[in-house]
Amino acid sequence: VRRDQIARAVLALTADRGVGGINVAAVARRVGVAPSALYRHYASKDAMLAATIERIGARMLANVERARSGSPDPLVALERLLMLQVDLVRQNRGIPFLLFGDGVQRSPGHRRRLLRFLSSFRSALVDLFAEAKRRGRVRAGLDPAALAVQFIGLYVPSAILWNVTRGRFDMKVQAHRAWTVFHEGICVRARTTTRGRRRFPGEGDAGTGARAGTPAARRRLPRSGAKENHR
Amino acid sequence: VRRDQIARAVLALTADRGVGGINVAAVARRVGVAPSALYRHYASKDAMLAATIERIGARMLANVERARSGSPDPLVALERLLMLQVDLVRQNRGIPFLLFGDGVQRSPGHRRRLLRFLSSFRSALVDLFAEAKRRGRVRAGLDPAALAVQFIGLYVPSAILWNVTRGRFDMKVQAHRAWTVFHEGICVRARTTTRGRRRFPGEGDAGTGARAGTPAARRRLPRSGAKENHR
DNA sequence: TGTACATCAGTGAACGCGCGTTCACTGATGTAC
DNA sequence: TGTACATCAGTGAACGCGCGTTCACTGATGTAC
Repeated sequence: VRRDQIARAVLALTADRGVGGINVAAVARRVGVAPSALYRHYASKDAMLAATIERIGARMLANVERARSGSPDPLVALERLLMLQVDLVRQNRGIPFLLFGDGVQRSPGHRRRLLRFLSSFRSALVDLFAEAKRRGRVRAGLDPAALAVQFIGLYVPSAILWNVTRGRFDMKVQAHRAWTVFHEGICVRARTTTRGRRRFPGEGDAGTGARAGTPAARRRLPRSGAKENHR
Repeated sequence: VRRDQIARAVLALTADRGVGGINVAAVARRVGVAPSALYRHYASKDAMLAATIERIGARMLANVERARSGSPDPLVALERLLMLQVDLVRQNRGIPFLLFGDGVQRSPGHRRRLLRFLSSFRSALVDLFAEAKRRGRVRAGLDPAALAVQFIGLYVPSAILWNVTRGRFDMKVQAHRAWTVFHEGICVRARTTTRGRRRFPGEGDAGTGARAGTPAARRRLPRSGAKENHR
């Protein structure tokens, strides 16, 4: 009951002043009680922080579930999840600081907590990508674990920029565009003819210029369509 | 002279304990002087932090220059930059916390400083992507500004994970794989036949399932090769 | 070459503020009889 | 229905520690004459 209010106050304060700017007096003021009253609900300031982090983690995992139940297609679920995450961060600007800022670094308890959450979040993403791969929606050469980390990269920089600019940055549009590029990068394409590719003027005349073609060469094309979905 | 040592000490401390864990006593201990001696070189603790941030920013911009001078091909330069950034963060684990953690949030001076740096870094990226687009290395429908933000997303999550796991995460491999996918997502492909694309079992049977195909539909194919490079 | 002075990095003690935490106490709300 | 007691959220004063910062002072290294 009160715990909710405290967690929300912590989150709001983090958004305004960062993790370092959180003090019990300010939290108490936001909740509307005396500082000492908070100790009826939490043993220490650290416990309040821990609970807030735990709460955020739970909501992110809930996002995963919600996205997953929205569609059996893992890629659709992932796109949905991306948007849900963006919304979550938009509603609670303090989240990036709380999860990725320090404070996590200081106490080993927080670090363990965050690690536990991150690994379950990541494994959920890995599962989704692995399933997408099994269904032939993702190219065979790509590692689900690497894609999971990259997926997080689709919104984290937006969140940071959004924070630094104090809201003058459109996370939604950015996330949308990032997804489009990412999807294009991972999806199985029908047929690609290497014929017609040609070198460009700037390419190959400097030392490392020759490497320009390698990413394309590195591409591993799955055989035409895709593997069948087995379930 | 001493300023270098102090900045390095601040950075090292940030890596170990986060921004909140930095205190002048610890910095002084690392430098090898009494705490009060630091005030011969900086007016305040905040000034030490500011100088450290400025220093990191300068190194990142230097990375941009180095990558740019390495090859006239903007995409090659970007890949190079990605690896340089990864190296920089690997060498100074504190960077993510210092740039993206709080502390930036607290004093308006830090925020302005970071904003100024971020905007010049971003504009350098935007320039590179814009040039890549002009050269026809990047699909016409993509926004350079959005790609710039997304580019940052190629290594930021790795940096965070690398920090949380205390080094048990291979940033280099991750960055490499992320680049491959990203490159695949942005590059101009020779020719893509929509023929042969077929629906998959899980696709289209749920409510939002129909959206699965849209990202592919959103693709705007430039006419065959690319525009000529004009300079 | 020697003397007097300026400059400056560094020292250590001390100050003082902010802030997390404690503790005795209050007042309201159940609960037993 | 009324009385006695338990429970518990909340209060406000106070404590005490950590830490950033100051200041008078030292000692070494130039510099002028």
